[in-house]
Amino acid sequence: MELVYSSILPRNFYRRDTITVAKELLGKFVVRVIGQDQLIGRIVEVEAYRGFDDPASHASHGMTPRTAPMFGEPGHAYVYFTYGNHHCLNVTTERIGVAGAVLIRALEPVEGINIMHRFRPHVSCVELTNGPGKLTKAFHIDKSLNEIDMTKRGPLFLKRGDSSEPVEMSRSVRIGISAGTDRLWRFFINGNQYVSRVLEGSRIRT
DNA sequence: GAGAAGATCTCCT
DNA sequence: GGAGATCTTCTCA
Repeated sequence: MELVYSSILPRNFYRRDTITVAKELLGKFVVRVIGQDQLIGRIVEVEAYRGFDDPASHASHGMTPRTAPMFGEPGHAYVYFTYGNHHCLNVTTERIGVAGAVLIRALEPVEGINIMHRFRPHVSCVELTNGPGKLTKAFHIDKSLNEIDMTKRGPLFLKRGDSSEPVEMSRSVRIGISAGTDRLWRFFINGNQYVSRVLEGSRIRT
């Protein structure tokens, strides 16, 4: 467990350009601690959302009670409820006062898969976390975790991977938005079966 | 206070 | 592939 905590992503990781953070989050690990249990998933798909310059972002109209975390300290969780059914998990980026967040859209289950199945019974392993609403359900993430500091040990945080191997990724337009569709701010790991949807994109190598 | 929209998922055809 | 579920948030009067 100590090794897990020592590799938690620090505040400085998030206090950068949102697009850069989004790309570098691929291959990192989400850790959810529930009592004595630990759920871990590898990030395979993300989307970047910014502020006034991004019409698809909740923060495009400025700060509201809901979007306040996007303008706050980087490295915090921004969890919101949508379509009357689903929660979505974001991590805040940029410096204080500048809106930015990265939506975590899909994970590859690594540890605690049996517990994820408890929260999402009757689905295959691939279906557990291959979508923003699915992964929050499998990881038991809801608004009670909104604004939680993800740079400290707690119920939810992100950590580095064990290897520093380059990740081969692609980019595409973001999914489910009606504005800002000219921006290729969705990033996903090439060929990963846990990516939520396959869209035409361009390949990048880091 | 009312109405509309929404970063989704699942079931049914 | 299409439509319904379901409720929070925001805008406008």
